[in-house]
Amino acid sequence: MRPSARRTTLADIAQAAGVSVATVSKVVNGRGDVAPRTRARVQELLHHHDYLAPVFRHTESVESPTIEVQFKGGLKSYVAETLEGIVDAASELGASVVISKASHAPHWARDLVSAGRRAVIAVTSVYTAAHLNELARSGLPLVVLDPLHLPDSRVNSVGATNFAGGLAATQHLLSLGHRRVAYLGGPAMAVCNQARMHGYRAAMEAGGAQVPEGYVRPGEFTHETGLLGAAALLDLQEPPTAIFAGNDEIAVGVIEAARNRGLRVPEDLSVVGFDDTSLAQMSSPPLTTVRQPLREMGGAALRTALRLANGEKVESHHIELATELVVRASTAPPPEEPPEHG
Amino acid sequence: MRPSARRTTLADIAQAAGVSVATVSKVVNGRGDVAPRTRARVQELLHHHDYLAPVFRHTESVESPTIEVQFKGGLKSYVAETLEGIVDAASELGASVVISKASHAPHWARDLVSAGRRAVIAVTSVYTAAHLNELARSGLPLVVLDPLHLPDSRVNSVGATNFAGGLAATQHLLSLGHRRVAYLGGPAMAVCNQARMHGYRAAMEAGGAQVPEGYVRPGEFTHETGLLGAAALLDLQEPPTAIFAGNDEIAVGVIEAARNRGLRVPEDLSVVGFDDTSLAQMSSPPLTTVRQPLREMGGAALRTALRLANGEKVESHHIELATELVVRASTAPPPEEPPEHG
DNA sequence: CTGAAAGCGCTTACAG
DNA sequence: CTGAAAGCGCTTACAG
Repeated sequence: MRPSARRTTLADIAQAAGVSVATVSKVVNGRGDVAPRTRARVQELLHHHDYLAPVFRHTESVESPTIEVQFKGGLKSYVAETLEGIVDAASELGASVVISKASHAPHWARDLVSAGRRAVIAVTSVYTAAHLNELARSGLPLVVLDPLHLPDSRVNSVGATNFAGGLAATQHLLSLGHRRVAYLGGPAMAVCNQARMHGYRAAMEAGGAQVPEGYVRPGEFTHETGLLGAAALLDLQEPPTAIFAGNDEIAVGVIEAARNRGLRVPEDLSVVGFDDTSLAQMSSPPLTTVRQPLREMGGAALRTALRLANGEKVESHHIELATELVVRASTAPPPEEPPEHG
Repeated sequence: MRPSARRTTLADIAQAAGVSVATVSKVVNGRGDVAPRTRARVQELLHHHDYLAPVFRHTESVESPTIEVQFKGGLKSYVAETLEGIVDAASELGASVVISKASHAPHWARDLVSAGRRAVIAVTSVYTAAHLNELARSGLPLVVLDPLHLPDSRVNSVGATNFAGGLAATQHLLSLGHRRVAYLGGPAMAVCNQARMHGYRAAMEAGGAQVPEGYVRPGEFTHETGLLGAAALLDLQEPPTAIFAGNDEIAVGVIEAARNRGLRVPEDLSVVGFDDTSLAQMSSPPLTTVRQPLREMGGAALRTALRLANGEKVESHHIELATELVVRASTAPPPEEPPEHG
């Protein structure tokens, strides 16, 4: 950026601030012997002029900016596929990708800047207001993938059309003739889960189907939730003939639970997942699921991060990529005589 | 390293070479107007004194060396878990991890050095002699995880005891009473696959069991190989009562193939996998498999890479971490009356 | 081809 | 708390 402009030097700042170069140097190096007001004025000017200390100039290398991707918990399929999209886009655009587990040690944001990072992409990480403030102070742009909280205009985020996905999954089940459809989801607090669940509710309502007490269960995005949650659902007095699972892992657990009690999928119970990770194709039977374009989402996050790193404005602080229903073999019309009284 | 020593400056080199600082500066910056012999002498001294241009000094930051992890193909569970181990170890030791898809563009090794990388870890990548030469010239240390080729003393590598794992898996099946045990593996050229297969052969021989024609099949490390390979094995005149699969994905495909023809696992067919990725626990039935300590392998690779980056010697250019049989629910004694003539 | 000299961006010990 | 001055590491236009 600013191709022909000379780098800002300490002398420029000194002149603008009406102090000596020495004083500016002290501010830059965090020396103690500077009056607070002088320091504040100089800092303001440094920031305004985009001054960059020599040690960090490599940070500038426009050819290969470095983006840090932070994740929380394990590198599950879902995260891994997103990461692939990030890495592919970075390679195309000549950027480098550093990965780390999210850690919010003191000065973490400043440390990232010193290490030459130009932006942060967070996958499944949680940021508090304090974190966001430290980030803002450090000037590091943040892009959140699949945000856990509702879009805050201070935060740029990339997600998928979870509501539409939940709607499509449920409509698919209704159109097969199911009426007793349950939703077995992830954490109640997670926005993506809420959106999927409300898509489910919207479809049920539009289709004139009841959502009985106990037909909506939150949990974790894990196989275990599928196993346990499905057992609970199938124990209901009026058990569902179809279960829409919050993600593929839950769906595979549901299939396992069904098998454990001698129910066949899809003849006795239909199951729909969410994500379309590699698990969906390896499931037995192969899973009908809502595809999230994880690679594309990763790519979009990387491109947004780079644009922000370049000081460009972004049209919208949140974008959602389209989900798509993928019909495989885990869904079918409900049994003639639905299994009775668990 | 060299804690108290002052950085080498152009002046040091100039004095040692008996030329002016200006001339040394020209050599460093690749200017044309220097006599070849002068240039050579100065370059020699620069190298000998470990001179580092200011632009690349960030490369030095001993506190946070950057290691590049290159992978080939997708970020499958297997690679993702290894990567987790690398990231955890790096975080412990204060190193940064850059990930990228393996690319061998011209000057790739030199470019990595300029970008400040201190070592390369390759996961499932293939290196030719030319690549190794370019690496050696650039001075970048390389650690290969799960090497595809036989250990070459120029290359440092980390693997698992694949032979012992193959032996343990097969002995487990033999001890359950199986005699007709087949091996459905990955690429015939991959060393890890060969080792697993020879472990299988060794156990069969020690147990006095035949390995009939067609009982050893190579393939890919994919679900599809499991599906197709198992179908072929079960079509044999004397089909196996147990299949040892080269990895968990293949094993899940085998279970699917068995189910497709009405065989129950483990009652009619026992299946053992390899890796113990998350897939193994989510499989139905949960998979008996040989655990590779993938996280630990990643950690060992990172530590080796850092030691090499620090110029330390490493005791052995190849280390193998122990595998361990994990018995779950996909193995059982063979049926009384083995399924006849496919 | 070489290097003395001027100059740049920055830091720091020290006088006020 | 401030800044003039000395100094460091490096680069470059130019004289030889």
